[in-house]
Amino acid sequence: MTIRSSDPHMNTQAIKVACSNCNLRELCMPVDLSPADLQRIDTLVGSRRKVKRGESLYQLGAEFKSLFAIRSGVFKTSVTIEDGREQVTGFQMAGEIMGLDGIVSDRHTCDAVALENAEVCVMPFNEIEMLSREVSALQHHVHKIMSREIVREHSVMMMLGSMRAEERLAAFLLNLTQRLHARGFSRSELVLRMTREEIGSYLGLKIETVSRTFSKFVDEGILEVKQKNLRILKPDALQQLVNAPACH
Amino acid sequence: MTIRSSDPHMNTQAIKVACSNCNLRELCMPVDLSPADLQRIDTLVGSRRKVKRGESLYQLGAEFKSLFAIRSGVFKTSVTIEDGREQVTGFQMAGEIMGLDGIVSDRHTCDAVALENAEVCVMPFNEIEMLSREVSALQHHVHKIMSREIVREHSVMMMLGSMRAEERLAAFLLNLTQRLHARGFSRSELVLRMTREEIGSYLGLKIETVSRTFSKFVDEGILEVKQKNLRILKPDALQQLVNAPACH
DNA sequence: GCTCAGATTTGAGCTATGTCAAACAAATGC
DNA sequence: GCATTTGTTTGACATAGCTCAAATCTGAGC
Repeated sequence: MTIRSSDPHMNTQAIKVACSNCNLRELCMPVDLSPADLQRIDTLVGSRRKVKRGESLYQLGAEFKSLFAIRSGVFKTSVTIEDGREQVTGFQMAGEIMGLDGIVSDRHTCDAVALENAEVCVMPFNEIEMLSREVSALQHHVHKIMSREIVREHSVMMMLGSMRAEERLAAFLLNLTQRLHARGFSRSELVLRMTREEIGSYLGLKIETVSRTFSKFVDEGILEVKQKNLRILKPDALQQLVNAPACH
Repeated sequence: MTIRSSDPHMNTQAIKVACSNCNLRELCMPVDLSPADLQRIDTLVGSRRKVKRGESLYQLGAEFKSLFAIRSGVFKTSVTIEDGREQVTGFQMAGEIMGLDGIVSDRHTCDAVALENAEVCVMPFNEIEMLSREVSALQHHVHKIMSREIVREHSVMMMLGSMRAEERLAAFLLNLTQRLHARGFSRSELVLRMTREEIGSYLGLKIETVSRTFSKFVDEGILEVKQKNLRILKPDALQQLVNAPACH
């Protein structure tokens, strides 16, 4: 299926769009589909959209029409209050689904910004709903994706509410490497796509605390840090930090 | 439809169960249903279940089979880590839906405990999925409920990550009164069903800080506190605390 | 290569919140 | 009614993380 966007300014592309031959399929789509169902699901992705580093995929208040599956690139999502305080609610990478926040009110309730040049598959939500009335594997998949997001947010609450700075950063790094590893990257080396400030916002810490905690990990030989390039020397030490609390 | 539980030990009851004449319907079910669809939705609630104060509706690791709609009573949900630290992730009241965390892995990933004697409608999830393939209003409603939970959790993250103790408690009290008001209760008087410790866990604060912050609000004439009974004297002052940050 | 803006690190001191301890109050069981 | 347990408040003190400030580093543009 080849689709040409009617509006080139929308940053969509004429490309062969097909989940059936997408190497990220097992990340964002149900796995055991019949060939027939798989073909139907191919029709979900109407177009792709490129988002440049620093640009928004969607913003608070924008009309909600579609979910987005990340093809490439990393995003952050964040909510803001009147006085300008921003809370980063998550970092999303290839294969993950964005936009779920918009379903409840037909408007997006947070901002989604690309941290590097990125590309997403645009999946009109009314078509998702239509098709998932017929393909129960898709229906259940949508439910699972939303449930997974709820569960993920529980663990963020745990981090924010009950962990100390070191534990939060350790949990953050372990989560990142685990997700990167699932995408075929190294378990021990990674490149941060977000700034220290964004990490801090996500973890409920100030940038100076994030920086100091990185330095502490380096001093302890847990981490090598060169700018945004990290090498994890002692993953077990990080794991221990998350499991065991401070010695009281 | 009258249903008799096959197993009396499950704490279910023989009762006339019908959403169509439930006064909480507009809270937990889609609103503009045709009479025919409404009748089909009546079949979703297979039984009701009473949960005594302090008892669990479900626990971490338990098999996920059903969602629960709260008929009466207040629950807390919480997640725990190895060393025993508990993070309360929310307080749920009449008309709200519980159990969404279990969909992704067919196991519950948090604990749900009744804070007072409570009753829930048990809705087998496979029946929800089956019926929402046929009733698109139900389908969309399920999506909205999950999206709403995701958005709610965003605001908890904002509280935990970016607000100070007073702001968190103010936001918590405003949220409670708003939800209680939507259920026909006073906007200014409420009875807390949770302990100070549970409030603290939810807000990422220690019990002493919660207590002191209550005392501060009382000193400032914002609140009257008599045990778990609260009267909000200056709702605007609370609102201002949440909107405007400390002048730090 | 040089300049400039943005990002990061580090130090010094401060403060909001945590910790520990004790008194008190309310609920529960006998 | 009394004893016991559980929950709450308050005080004194400690500290993790914040604030402010300055130095340093990095990458983009020229």
